[in-house]
Amino acid sequence: MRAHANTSPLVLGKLRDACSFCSLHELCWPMGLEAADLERLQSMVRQAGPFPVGSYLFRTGDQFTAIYAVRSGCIKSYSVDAGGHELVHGFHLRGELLGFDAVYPEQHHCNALILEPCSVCVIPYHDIDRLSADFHSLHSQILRLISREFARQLMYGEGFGATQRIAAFLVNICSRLHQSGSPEYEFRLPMSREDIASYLAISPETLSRLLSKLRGQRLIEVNRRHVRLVDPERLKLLAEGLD
Amino acid sequence: MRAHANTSPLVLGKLRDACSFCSLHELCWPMGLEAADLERLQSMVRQAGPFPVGSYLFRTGDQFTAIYAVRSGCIKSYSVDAGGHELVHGFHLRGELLGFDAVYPEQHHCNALILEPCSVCVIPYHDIDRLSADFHSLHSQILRLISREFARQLMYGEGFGATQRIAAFLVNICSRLHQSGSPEYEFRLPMSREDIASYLAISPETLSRLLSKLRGQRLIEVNRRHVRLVDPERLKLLAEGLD
DNA sequence: CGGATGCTTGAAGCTGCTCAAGTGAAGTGG
DNA sequence: CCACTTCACTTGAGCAGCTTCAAGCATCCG
Repeated sequence: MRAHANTSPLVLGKLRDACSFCSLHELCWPMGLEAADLERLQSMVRQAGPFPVGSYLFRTGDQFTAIYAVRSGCIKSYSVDAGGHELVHGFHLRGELLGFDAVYPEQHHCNALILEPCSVCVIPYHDIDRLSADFHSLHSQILRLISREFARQLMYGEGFGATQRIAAFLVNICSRLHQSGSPEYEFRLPMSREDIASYLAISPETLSRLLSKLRGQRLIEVNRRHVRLVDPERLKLLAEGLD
Repeated sequence: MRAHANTSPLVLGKLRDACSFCSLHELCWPMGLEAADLERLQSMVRQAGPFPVGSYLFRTGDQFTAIYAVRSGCIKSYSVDAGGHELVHGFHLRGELLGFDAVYPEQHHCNALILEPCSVCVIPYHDIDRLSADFHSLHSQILRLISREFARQLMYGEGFGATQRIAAFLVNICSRLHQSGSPEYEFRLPMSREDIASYLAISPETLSRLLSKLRGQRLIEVNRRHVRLVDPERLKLLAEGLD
């Protein structure tokens, strides 16, 4: 099932409000942006959705047309390897960006699956290209955004040891959810155990076991998808391999 | 020891020749580049080196000043984790790029260590930024290059199983070395077993053992750093987990 | 209530790690 | 030229962590 992108232009002031939490914010309101540019930029950004759970924002092989920012919900990006196994690249939460995977070549190489009812902002890529022609700091901004996403991706794979990766994941997700309004150390996981396990490159069973172990050590509370970080400090130490 | 960057401008024709094998080639000679732009671009790119083995092109924390293309030799980029362990991010061979790690924030977050005597091309980043102001397709090119590097990085971590990762590494290095003039299936590894092991996230002992096993299976020949892929096809299958 | 789904828990086995010894090539000094 | 050292790599044995296979629970939904 493919979600249909019902886009509609946004009112400027409304957009400014809505985007205060958003990663695109840095792109939308870079310093020194003139009112005229702002208006042109605003005319580029469209809202799309809501998309139902189980639908796709884009799929492997789709042509690259836009960069997206998640306004609400959660999106999983994953690919399927030669053996048919699902490999989860990452999760995109409220305020976060996706779509950069396809800048070169101009084709998405992963699937973006809606995990929770979701609406997004859409920036058509070729509009960016066009607008950048006479407003080139926009391109620099995009470069920085991509670079930062890049750096984020590299954060995992660092930790050896399943416990370390799980701790890092929990701390990471928690702080990202907190940025967009969740309580500081309490949240609802938007994804299944299987998705998390695939993302962390461990088996779902090991994930389950180690979550129980962390609970036994009074570092977290877990009940199905509800999680509370009881001892965030020790958890962070664990995540950095300094336990 | 920090290598001193003795840069010197290049003659245009010479550059064109020298760069035919190089990844910057796509940046230097994008379609539709006018002679005047070409000259300005040419004035940006400088050659630096040779750098001796054991010196650094840049180190963690250095300010981001330029993007580099390897003209000869081999560079290892790595960081050191909280526990003092070396984590190898990648190897940069002749014709390949590095330095993108620092686009945001404008600070290198890894060390670039010379593994084999090495000379590079240097593109000062702020020159790119300046030139892009009136020649914006340059920025698009850079975006594409970064995006491609990004995609390359993600290729690892995919394979579970040490054998799979080793096979993928051998095939990968071999094809990269082949692109810049090595025989198709025979090459000299520019890095130590320890570096490879760190890069693949396995122990040096396991690497050694599994190399021996691959030799036993007549898939490769190994003698110290000299490697020949005896059965590249089966090796590629192994690398993709389809054995 | 019965079935499906998603999560947890248990037991056995394998992969890869650690510690430790052995080998071979290159370099050093007599 | 030949011991002697050194360094990088190889090989071996035992162990730990994670996976797999399999069963047991809880929640959701018909």
